[in-house]
Amino acid sequence: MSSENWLVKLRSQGYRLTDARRAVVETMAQSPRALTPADVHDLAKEQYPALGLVTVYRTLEKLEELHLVQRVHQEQGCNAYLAHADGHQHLLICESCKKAVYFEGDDLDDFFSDVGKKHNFTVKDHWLQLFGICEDCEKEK
Amino acid sequence: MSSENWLVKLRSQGYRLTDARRAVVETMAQSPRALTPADVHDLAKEQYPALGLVTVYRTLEKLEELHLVQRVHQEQGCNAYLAHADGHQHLLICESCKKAVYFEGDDLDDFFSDVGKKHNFTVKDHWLQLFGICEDCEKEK
DNA sequence: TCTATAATCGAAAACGATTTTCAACTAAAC
DNA sequence: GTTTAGTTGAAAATCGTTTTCGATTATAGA
Ligand SMILES: [Mn+2]
Ligand SMILES: [Mn+2]
Ligand SMILES: [Zn+2]
Ligand SMILES: [Zn+2]
Repeated sequence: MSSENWLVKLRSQGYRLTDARRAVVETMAQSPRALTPADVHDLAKEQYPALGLVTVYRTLEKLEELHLVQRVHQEQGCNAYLAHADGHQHLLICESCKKAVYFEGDDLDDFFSDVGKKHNFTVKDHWLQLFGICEDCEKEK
Repeated sequence: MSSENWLVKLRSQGYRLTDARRAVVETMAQSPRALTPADVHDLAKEQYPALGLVTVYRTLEKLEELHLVQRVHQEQGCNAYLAHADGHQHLLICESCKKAVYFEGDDLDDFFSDVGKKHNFTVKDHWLQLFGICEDCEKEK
């Protein structure tokens, strides 16, 4: 669990450590799936019942700035947050339980760059995300 | 310009052809970049000044149902619409002028499927988008 | 061409997610 | 301890989108 490191990083940026923040940080750091602000609020309130939804928004904003979480786009919505991977990685998401796993895709950069050339673009960045069914969810059928 | 075909398709689904709809359809059919509902409203009003924003929302909804347009996700927002490509294609978007170009990526399916296997996922779908700078915008510097 | 009718329209109200304001509270530096 | 700037949650404001509604109109059928 990396939530200790997250708190250290927040602290090192001059942010104070409060119970409200700790609850949000620990919720995000341990979640296997992307969470909306409302999700975070519901989950983190179990640890700190007085938590306000506003504080969830404010904390997620800081965590995103520090690259500790990233926004995840999905068919159902684009306002969910997930613990960030180290470096540049892509997501594989279970359409059933929403569990998210990171993978590398360095092998693709040449292909992307070729596509760019073909259309007279200089490719600077890309978004890649895979959707499927994880082993656990497959079994449940 | 495919806007005639779009109107035929709308008509064939039982929808009526109105000036308001024609303005939205023609705006979308000819745009080289993804447009937000507000963008569409601004542009289409030049052709039909009485156009209401509500009608833009309602028409985009129908066009999406008919797969004539698709929603495009970008850093700045996820509520922009673009003329749909034939079949399954991916987008290459200019970060400067927002011009969007489609490309195929059939070559990638094996890679995606392998990534899935490695993590015990059955991959069902994927989402890929490239960002860069187009030739025209490159020149302007 | 005329009529009947259900689809469509835009204005205004409602809605829901997010952001801002604000006065009370508190973590942390000294 | 005391001080103070950062943080809090409640409430109000904002903003994009959807719903409601009465007026208008495209279109099928006479
Ligand atoms: Mn990559
Ligand atoms: Mn593909
Ligand atoms: Zn799963
Ligand atoms: Zn999105």
